[in-house]
Amino acid sequence: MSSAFSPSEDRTARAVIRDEALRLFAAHGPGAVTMRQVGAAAGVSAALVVHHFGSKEGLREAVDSHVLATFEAMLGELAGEGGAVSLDSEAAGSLGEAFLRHLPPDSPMPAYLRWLLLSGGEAGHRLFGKLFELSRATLDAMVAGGTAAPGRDPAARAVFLLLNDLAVLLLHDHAARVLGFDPLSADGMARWAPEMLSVYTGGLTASPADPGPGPDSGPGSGRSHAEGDPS
Amino acid sequence: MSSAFSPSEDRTARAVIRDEALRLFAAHGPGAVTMRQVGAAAGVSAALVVHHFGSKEGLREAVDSHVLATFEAMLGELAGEGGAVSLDSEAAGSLGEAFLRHLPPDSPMPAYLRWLLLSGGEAGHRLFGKLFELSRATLDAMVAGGTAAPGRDPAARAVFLLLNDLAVLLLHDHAARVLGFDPLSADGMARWAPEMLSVYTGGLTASPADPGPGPDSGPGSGRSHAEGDPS
DNA sequence: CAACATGCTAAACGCTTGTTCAGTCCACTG
DNA sequence: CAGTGGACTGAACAAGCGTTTAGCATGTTG
Repeated sequence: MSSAFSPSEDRTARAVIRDEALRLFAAHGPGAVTMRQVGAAAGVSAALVVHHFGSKEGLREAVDSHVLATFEAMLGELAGEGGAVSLDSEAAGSLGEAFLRHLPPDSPMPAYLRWLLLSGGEAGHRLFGKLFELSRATLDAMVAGGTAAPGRDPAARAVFLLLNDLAVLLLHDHAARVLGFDPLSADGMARWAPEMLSVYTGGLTASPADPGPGPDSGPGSGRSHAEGDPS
Repeated sequence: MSSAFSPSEDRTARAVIRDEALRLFAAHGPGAVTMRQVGAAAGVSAALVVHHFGSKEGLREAVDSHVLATFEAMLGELAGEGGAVSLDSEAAGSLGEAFLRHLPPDSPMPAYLRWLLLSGGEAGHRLFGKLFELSRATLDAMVAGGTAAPGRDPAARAVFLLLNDLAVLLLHDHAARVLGFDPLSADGMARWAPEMLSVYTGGLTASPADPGPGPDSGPGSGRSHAEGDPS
């Protein structure tokens, strides 16, 4: 079955409620959304929401596990698609770029990440753990490929890269406001990624003209783009 | 002349209420805190909270402007104390380190930053704007001092550095969970800062032993105090 | 056919919320 | 001393919350 995404039109009312709840939760935060609002958005009564999910807490858990499942499936594809590892622009901007590729452009999932990560709940910790594993594996593969060195503390380095990725996700609207473009948008990333990449490859001191004194990324640096995959 | 900090014991009830509200808001989010909880925490009735601040929204605004004033004063000192600029470990870990130096260790201010930045309100935008100015000025000074190069897009580079700083603030508890130490604590930063610094000075490819393959960028890049060797 | 589970709703329940109100205390002022 | 005004409170208010309940269709099963 088509895994997490169900583009069919005759979804069960349960799924409609779950998706509308996700949309509202992502936009205003779970605490600020009422059961009646969820019901109204899904075109059903508030009582039916309770009937299907038991309680508001149950609805939250259902949304959480749905989002978690979607992300874990996506993370699995991410870890697998690059084989050894995607390097350069893919590895560096992995999260933002991955979202753009794997999710519809108006998906509420990235926005819901905020509440998942900042509410201090168990789901957030679990997701962060998964992301850390991915970041750790990516860094290891880059080390093996010669495109990066493990730091004194490889785990700390992996967390550092992960936090930087997540920061763009959490604060991209602030960044867009002062920059004039959104680093998470398709064209905004074209301006953002090179800047980020230049720091990662050569540090802050390297000049733009200088491509970086590093040991020149060996294997297949040319084919960074993953196109030709319509949907 | 300690400006924002008032260590006196006979603070007005209004200030007590404001501070307790800040504490609760930072811990649970403004939306999840009731007027009765604020009153109880301050040792007064809920009605008195309304009497002093008009409404819950008024209380929020009072807390916001108080936090904003504190941060702006702190940012002003920060921009001034380094003169031209603090470099190396200070500039890199500026926000986290600055909080440790300028605020009591159990201050709710850093935690409240989350809600300020993520609620999408005007106060959050204004604070981010101030932080951006500071980051921009710091980067400019580093460029002038030779410790950094402006990127292709200096504004984007400043935002990149700022977001990385803020990420530690927003997600340090997740980081602490997978790392075993909190990057925002005093001793945790001793392990975190060198890792961050090594990426900023030499990029991801530079090895710890290798001080950086950089073009030996002229003026005073050699002197770094703390992270010279094993700690 | 009767019995029953399922999907669903309108109405109501008890509770908490932010806010209001009437009134008490108490330090000042004339 | 009478009077005024600000700090402060307990009780009450309407509104909104999550949840419960009783009941209506509809389709499936014996």
